[in-house]
Amino acid sequence: MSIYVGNLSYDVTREDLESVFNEYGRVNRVSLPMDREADRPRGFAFVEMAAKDDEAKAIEALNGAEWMGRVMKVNEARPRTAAAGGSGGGGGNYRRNSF
DNA sequence: CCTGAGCGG
Repeated sequence: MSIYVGNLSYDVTREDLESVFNEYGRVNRVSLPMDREADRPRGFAFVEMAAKDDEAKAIEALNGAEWMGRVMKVNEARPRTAAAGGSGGGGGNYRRNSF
């Protein structure tokens, strides 16, 4: 289970995310992908926590919260491995929460 | 490669 964190500031690091998400539970891993062409952060990250219950709390608490001067969007992340024979379909629209 | 899309190796 992983969490998608979007609309982040380019100044944020995985240490910052780890620190913030650690307040809601133990952070398993923090991933901060960057643009392959520009070698710069895309403004989103992925956080994996030990307990999915804590992930839900973190999502509820941090989604739509203002952080680093940006309103970050936290949501349940898609499975990165969407290859054939994997999750089997499920390529639906994960975008929820219209606020 | 210096920026604003939302989902990575």
